[in-house]
Amino acid sequence: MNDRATALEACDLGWSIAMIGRGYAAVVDPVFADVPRGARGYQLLHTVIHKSIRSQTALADYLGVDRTVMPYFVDDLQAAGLVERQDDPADRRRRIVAATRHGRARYAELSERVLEAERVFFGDLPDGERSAFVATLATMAHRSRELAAQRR
Amino acid sequence: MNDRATALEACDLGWSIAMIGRGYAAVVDPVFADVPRGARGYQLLHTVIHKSIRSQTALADYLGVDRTVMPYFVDDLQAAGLVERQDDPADRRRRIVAATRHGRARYAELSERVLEAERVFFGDLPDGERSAFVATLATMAHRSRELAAQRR
DNA sequence: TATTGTTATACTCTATAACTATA
DNA sequence: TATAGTTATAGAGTATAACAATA
Repeated sequence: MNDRATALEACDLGWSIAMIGRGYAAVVDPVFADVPRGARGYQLLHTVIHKSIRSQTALADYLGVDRTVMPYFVDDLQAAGLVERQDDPADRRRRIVAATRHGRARYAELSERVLEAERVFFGDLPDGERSAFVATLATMAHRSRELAAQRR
Repeated sequence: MNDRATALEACDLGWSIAMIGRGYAAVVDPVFADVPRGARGYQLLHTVIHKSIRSQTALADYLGVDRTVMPYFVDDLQAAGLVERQDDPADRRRRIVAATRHGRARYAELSERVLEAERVFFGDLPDGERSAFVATLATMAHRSRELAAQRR
């Protein structure tokens, strides 16, 4: 079947977005088989390592989940030794979520396997098209986070 | 904040895909407030109108849900008068799901409001970038459906 | 024996409500 | 009074298992 022909025919954007979510999960979930909370657990680990988002409420906001689910996430990652809760001296209500040394090492392994899985995900999509897609996707993701936040 | 700068920084593809799912839902869900099963119900209506996918098993496969949930979907859309089950004379096990006249009229209204919502979703993204993104998205969606199907 | 549709049940993920402690 | 974290409970969405009818 011709890809471009189907691209023109498939005007249901919602279906397309749902499908890439499923397809991405299909290639990447095996990588997260042993990661607590799977893909979301990995995203949390990625976030505390790469972003300056540390409190549980801020992490919930960034990951797009309710703040009441964060304790469960952090509990499970902490039990696996991937992150730890640190007291914030500036505000004793706050817990700073930080990756442990083991968490960073595990993240390094996982992120390489994620890259491999993403190559499978994109398949033979031309490099230029892939990089353009990923760039727009990132722009739209940040925009989407704002759109979703407005709903509350 | 500069969009392009954040695009380079955000290398967590899984997070981006999850976010656009949430952002798209945020703009489009109000349109589906009165549609049984919401966005998925609309996708089902879209499919039986635009594709030659009629049996419940084939619809489940296309929409990426287990076939055991289809009876609930079809029941609800049928109760709302949007679709009807027709007997397939060629195979009496099969039920052909077809949009009713009312279903087609409702779909026409809804699809216009969906297009409006999608304009909000894309915001000020340049037309060329948007059309390139949607084209690649459709290609990747079809590819993703195959990837997800391979998992079974 | 395999497939379509169906139903009941169970599981996963997430949100709601209510609480404690700090600010 | 408001906010960060926590806990228990409930809900939405989906899958698993088992069955009847038909191929």
